[in-house]
Amino acid sequence: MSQPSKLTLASTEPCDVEHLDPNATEARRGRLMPARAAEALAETFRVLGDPTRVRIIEVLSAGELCVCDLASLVAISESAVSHQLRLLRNMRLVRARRAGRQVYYTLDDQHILSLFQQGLRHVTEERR
Amino acid sequence: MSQPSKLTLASTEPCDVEHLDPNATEARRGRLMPARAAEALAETFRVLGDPTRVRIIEVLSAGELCVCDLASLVAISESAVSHQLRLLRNMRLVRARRAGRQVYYTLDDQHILSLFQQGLRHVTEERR
DNA sequence: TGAATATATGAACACACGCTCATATATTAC
DNA sequence: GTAATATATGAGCGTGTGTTCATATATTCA
Repeated sequence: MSQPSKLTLASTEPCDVEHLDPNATEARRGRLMPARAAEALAETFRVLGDPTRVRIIEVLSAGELCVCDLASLVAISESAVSHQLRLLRNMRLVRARRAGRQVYYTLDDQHILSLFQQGLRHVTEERR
Repeated sequence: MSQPSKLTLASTEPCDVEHLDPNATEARRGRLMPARAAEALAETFRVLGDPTRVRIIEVLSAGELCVCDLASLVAISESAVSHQLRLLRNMRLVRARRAGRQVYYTLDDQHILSLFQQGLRHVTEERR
């Protein structure tokens, strides 16, 4: 334990195991999706990975709502909803429309909605 | 601002706005999915909402791999992969099979894989 | 103008999360 | 048994996140 001869960091070499097909892992390495794609994919799921945002998307899937009604339906403070709406706005998942004192929000990404619904199917139908 | 007459907490009442249809929000309230469903849905997405786990699921989608090769392909330490694999194991997304010194992991939830692929489609095809 | 209402936002806090490091367990070979 | 290898896991650390609270902005009404 004198010098750090063995890196703990991720090595780019596979282990010493005799693989059934020694080139299998190397073959897969070439087919990896770009790092940006993996990060974008993770970010997409991360936005959906919070109960409050799940609720917001759920209630908005039936049509636009003002912040106040959103807060009421999601059962959370208006400030908290507003913060989450800003996040969803920056992610281009919702769109805002001002009408007098109210601001109405709508879903701005139907593709996300289909992801949402498929996830919902997974959760409700499938109980192992 | 003397006494806290107005709760900052989420009220269960909608705002004072005259809605086009005053019963619209109340009607939606009755159609909300159960709280457990919303939480399970968010948790499902949360598991997918991390680049490392996205990578793990990606490489496992081509077939089983031992921890060492997983670490190599995902380009992360074996300890970090092992921690993530435990999480994925607890979530029933992957399954472990021991073979001598190695432990081979496989995807244990094809439904998650379809979610993964649909998300991937969203990220790669759709560039607004 | 000023008051009231609806929403937005910055700061702060508590908590969760992903990693590293050290160490433990399991299996094989000697 | 010991040594070596492969994986698992607990502790700790830095960072990110969702909320609350206070305050700011925007709009309407008198």
